[in-house]
Amino acid sequence: MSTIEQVALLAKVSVATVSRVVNNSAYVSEATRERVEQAIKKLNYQPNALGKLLRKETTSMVLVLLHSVDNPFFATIVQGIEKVAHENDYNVLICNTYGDTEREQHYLKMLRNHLVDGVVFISNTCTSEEINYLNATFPVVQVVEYLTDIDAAHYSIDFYQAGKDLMDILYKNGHRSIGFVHTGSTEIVSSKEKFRAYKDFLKERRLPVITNYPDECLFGYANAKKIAGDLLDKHPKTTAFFATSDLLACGIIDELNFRGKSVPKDAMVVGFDNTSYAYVGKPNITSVELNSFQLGAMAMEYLMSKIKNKPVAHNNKCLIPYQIIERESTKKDSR
Amino acid sequence: MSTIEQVALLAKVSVATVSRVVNNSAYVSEATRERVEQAIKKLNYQPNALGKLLRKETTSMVLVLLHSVDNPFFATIVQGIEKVAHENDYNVLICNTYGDTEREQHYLKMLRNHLVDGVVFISNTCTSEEINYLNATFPVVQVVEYLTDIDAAHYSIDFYQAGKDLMDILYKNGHRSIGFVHTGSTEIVSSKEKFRAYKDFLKERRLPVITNYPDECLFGYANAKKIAGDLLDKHPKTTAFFATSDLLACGIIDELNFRGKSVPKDAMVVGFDNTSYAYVGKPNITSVELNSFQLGAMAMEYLMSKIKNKPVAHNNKCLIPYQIIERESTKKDSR
DNA sequence: AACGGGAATGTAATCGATTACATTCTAAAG
DNA sequence: CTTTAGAATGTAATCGATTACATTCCCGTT
Repeated sequence: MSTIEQVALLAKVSVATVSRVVNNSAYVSEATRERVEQAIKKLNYQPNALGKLLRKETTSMVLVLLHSVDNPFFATIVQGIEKVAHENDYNVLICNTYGDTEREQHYLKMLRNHLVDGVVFISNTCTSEEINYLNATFPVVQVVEYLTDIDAAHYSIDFYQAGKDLMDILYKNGHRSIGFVHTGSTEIVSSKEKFRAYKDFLKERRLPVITNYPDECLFGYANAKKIAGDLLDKHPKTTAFFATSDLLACGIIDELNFRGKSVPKDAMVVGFDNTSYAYVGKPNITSVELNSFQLGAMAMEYLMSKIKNKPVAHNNKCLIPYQIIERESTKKDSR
Repeated sequence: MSTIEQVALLAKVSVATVSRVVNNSAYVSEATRERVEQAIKKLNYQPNALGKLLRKETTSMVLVLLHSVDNPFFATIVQGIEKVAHENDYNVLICNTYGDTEREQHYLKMLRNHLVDGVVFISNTCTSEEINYLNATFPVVQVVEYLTDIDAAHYSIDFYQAGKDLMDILYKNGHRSIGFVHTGSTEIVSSKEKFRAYKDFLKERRLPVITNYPDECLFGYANAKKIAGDLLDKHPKTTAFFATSDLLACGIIDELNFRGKSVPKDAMVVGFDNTSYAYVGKPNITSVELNSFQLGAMAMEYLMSKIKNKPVAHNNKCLIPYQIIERESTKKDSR
């Protein structure tokens, strides 16, 4: 690769002039500009960003850290982030952490080493201390999942209330034996709050808790199926399930069908996140729309303010409204 | 943020010594090391990666460019890429291009500007010229989607043969009116090859072509539903559908059910990519497993060889075996 | 005592850009 | 014919690290 010096040499000008041509930053005569551009083309010169970034203090890049892109739910959040980022001429780099602290630290090094201007945590694995500490030095924001009792900003929804709303739907449809199925980390706020809502709702009505939570930390569809099976073995009268995601709800429905039970006639199921699984699954699944595009956009707006040292437009600990989307899986008269 | 110089000043040593302590690269007495480490802690010093990278010629980072992370199919490829990358202490940055050339160019700048050591294209929008040109200067590889007749390496499967295999399943089940449903770009090789297989298969048997391809470029489930409806309106006798992805297959089944037709009894449907949609959809969908984890891993192995200037282990234009996964959507005796 | 070698540390060049400041040149104004 | 403003270009410092090379110091050998 050629450098600015080689271009300068070929064009018989100083490096300063080449820089001026490249950045269009000051007076350059037409003739010289021509000559420099020729040289650039001839040498196929591409400015080394590192040299530039070392002088400038910003990189026009932000990092998005999430568990894994295999969850389409994250894609919508990312789109919201990207919308605002692109409006500000920022690039978005997405990294999978797989809930692995070490891996996350690896990527956070990019922040600490000034390779990116800020970080959006969609699901973080750091300690409160760590994130407080990062937040004190760098632009940082949490979206959807967040740690409470820390200084860092977050944008999310009231998972507790949404959980209660879902329980209410099942309850009003006459269900009294309601299972709770969860796979994945129990450390995250969404999971904790959903479970708390589930337990509180049952406690208020003196109904039994039927769940695997928080004993196991497994992932995905097949495990949801298995867990639903286990719960049904232990509590055969269970007629409704609260799944913490739409994909899990699909797994539960599969297991119910396998046991000759039809949804919603014999049992009802609710999911969460309103992903494509909610309408791909048959029957369609009642779910919660988080408005994740908006959440991503708001979080990025906050981050941009932080990066540009401008006052922040909205409250930096913000829970926005959600919507319950009722579908076939909780409709009495359906089918 | 503090710099190496400030640390040196506080520890009363030269910057060279600080660098030696940080990198553990040469003799440093215990006492000095202690002092420097104290200073580092006190100032909360974090080395600026830019300074370092400017000297070194590598960044230990690669870029993965894909259409959008909303397709869970890509997640598996990325996992394969990450496995090999992490083995080599490389970080993986994922970027959405949304099929937008301008956006892609934005990210490719990172390659040209030496901010990353290489690029994996999962779906590229550049011209053959452009990619040839990049390939001549930088480590570059294509996986799953690729441009033919260029120098750049690719790792994929034989979409044409897989398409014929799927058609064969539908044909052997007695279907003679087979529709082809596609949404998204018709420019990509997978889409072209699947369609070519479809047409050739029908031509060989003098059967009618029933498709929207390549008139419309729409995306996703809802459009698949609509297109299936249109095709059924025009060709009511259509009894089988070749969908270019599992999600589309789900949409088609939805439309068929809506019209009172049951799958596989009244009509059969096949999908592609063997994503979670294939088993979340009811009935489960016959699909093609690309072994995308392996494809990702192989592509990354190639890229690492290129980056490290080592001989490449396997052929750099490689189509690996795929598997047809037959499920309920093409089983005659099912249900 | 003189010497040699390795440990410990420092000095300064270097990576590839940007940019403040200096300098030269040109043309219009007085 | 000077003066002068501003256009055009160059010189060199700078960003924050790494590292080749130089230097100093200490200790064991001869």
